[in-house]
Amino acid sequence: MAERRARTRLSPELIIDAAFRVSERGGAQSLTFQAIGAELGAHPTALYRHFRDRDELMLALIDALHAEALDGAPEPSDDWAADLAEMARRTHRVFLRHPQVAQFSGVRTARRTNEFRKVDRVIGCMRRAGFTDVDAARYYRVFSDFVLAYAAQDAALAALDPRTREGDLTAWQVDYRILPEGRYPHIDAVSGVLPALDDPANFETALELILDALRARAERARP
Amino acid sequence: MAERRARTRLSPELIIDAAFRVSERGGAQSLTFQAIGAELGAHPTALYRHFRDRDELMLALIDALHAEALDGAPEPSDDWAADLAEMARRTHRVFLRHPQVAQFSGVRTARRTNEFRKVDRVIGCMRRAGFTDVDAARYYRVFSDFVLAYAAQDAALAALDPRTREGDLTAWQVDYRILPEGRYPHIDAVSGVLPALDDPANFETALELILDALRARAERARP
DNA sequence: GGTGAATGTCACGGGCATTGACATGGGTCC
DNA sequence: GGACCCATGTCAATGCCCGTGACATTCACC
Repeated sequence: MAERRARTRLSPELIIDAAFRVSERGGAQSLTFQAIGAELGAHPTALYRHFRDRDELMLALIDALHAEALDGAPEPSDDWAADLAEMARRTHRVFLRHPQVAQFSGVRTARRTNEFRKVDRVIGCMRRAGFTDVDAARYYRVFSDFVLAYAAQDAALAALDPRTREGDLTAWQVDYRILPEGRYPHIDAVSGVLPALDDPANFETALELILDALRARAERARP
Repeated sequence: MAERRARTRLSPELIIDAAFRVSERGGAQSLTFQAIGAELGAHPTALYRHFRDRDELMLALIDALHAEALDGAPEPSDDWAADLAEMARRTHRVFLRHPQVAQFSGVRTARRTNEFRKVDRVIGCMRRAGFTDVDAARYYRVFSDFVLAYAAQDAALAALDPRTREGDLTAWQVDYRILPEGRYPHIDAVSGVLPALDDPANFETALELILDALRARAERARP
């Protein structure tokens, strides 16, 4: 079959690349074996020769996100909090760049090398902050899960199909302003200045809050 | 048809109850029209008479979660931070009680009465803290989204099908302890004391950090 | 008792993940 | 060079799912 010969051979890397291409182009739920197969000019089931099932492919894609976030990250500095902020912002940015994949990455432990690298760096920051190992471990877990959860949520919002997304976003701009008079006094008071759901400043503010608190605790932890 | 007459009539409430029953019983992805229909002894497509599509049903279920979280909540006290903590813990608890539904609730704006009630209360706390309306609106959004994101992530973990979940949880207890010697020094140092992914203390710690930071900012905001 | 709207049922179309049987082609060993 | 094997790709089929449109039944109201 000439067609087959012309095509380059499939490989996990090619498949992952194709998956990202599909995910960027595609609306909600576009990340199917059919679509990835079509992108490669291959039969959908051919992918099963390289990934046992959908879950394994997703874990590989998630690890690729971690890799992209780490890629080109500056070396650890002497400001542990700034380093944490840098890692967090990179993660958030990468997640928004690949929302279709990122929306699922909050919960899953990829168990792959790039995840290990990231975990190691964050724990390193916490130890440099002067926390005991027990506290460093706890704060690593809380900080990372916070970043993952918040970033995955932003990604999920970005990954909604446009119609639904529009509805949710305008709900905050419209529905909330025409509520029954007086029933929700606090909403009334601030409805004009509510930040949009997808305002990037939200993540930034949350990050600052967490880092403020960690800095305060780190000071208390030191002599 | 005797069967039909014997059955009570369907209604949105009955369907929602059945959906929660199914979701509690069921493994991952169990929340299908087929399953809910079977639970009610009705044809799956009968549900379409009461909910336009799956999305509308999900929004109703999500709003039911908000209602359950509000249900029996104590009246606002004079300690705004404690009130926020109370709301957050209630949300987290309810989400873990209904993980199959809650895992999707992070992103979606339900746009229904119980959501409005919750929003109003949180904004009220922020205003009592002494923030300007602009700050109150911003901190409301950040605080609520943080709680939703973190709680939804915990729920998503709880909602994973048991096999996958087991794999992810033990990864942290096993895989992370047998990494190549010396490559990840910080992981090595704390691997013995890493909190489990599903340790409820994680959420508590994250909540304390955010509230610490908000209290500090509220003090600065006042005369 | 008659009528129209609301509700339930049915058959079906179109997607999807995954499996198992089969084909093919490149590399290996004699 | 030839026989053989294994990795890879293809195909057909299974089983689940959401959602639609045509049809039947019930109920409230007149």
